[in-house]
Amino acid sequence: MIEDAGSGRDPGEFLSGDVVHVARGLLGCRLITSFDGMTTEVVLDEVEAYGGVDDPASHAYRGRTKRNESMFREPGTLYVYRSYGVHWCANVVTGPEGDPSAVLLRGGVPIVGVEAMEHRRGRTDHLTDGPGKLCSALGITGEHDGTSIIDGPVRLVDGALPFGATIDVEPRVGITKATERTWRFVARSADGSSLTGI
DNA sequence: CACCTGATTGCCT
DNA sequence: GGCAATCAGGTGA
Repeated sequence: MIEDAGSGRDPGEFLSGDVVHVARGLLGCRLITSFDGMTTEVVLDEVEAYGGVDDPASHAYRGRTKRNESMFREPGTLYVYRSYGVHWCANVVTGPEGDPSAVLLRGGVPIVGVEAMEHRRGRTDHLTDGPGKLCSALGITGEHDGTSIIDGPVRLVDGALPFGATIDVEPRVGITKATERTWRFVARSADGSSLTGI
């Protein structure tokens, strides 16, 4: 499956609307953190869409709770939760406000602050290829839950996949409900070329 | 209040 | 490929 990711969009604009559409658009965008004296940045290459009350696999399916509170906020809000009691996972809320939907950020390609990521991860391989690893490498934790990805400590910057890149569409992983929904999107470069365009 | 399960990862065999 | 780690939300008594 081949399609463009678009670019030059207004954050408030491309983060709103159908969560599946937003999820696709997030591929190629850059996720940046700058704190603790370290700046780290990745190009997103794997995401999953999660709906609200109509999506059994979504945290928002059973209504508003203390944990999923930020999922009910405005588009562009960061929703961070603890997974398996051990890891942190980050989502970008796509709203609209009061109508929860979010995109789980599952993986990226490191482009800035690789040394910092290696330090935080305690290893030099598999730095950001998984939702928990991505948060670990970028230093994202529960304290960032509810912050804005437009002007908060964790920022999303619009970007596009390089020409010729493809988007694989697959079922979401690690869930047991609504597994038939192919709401997982993975960006792949044309032929071994860089996904970052760098 | 006790029990179960999970949008995962990393280490062990 | 198997499995432990580790804890909060959700469920049911």
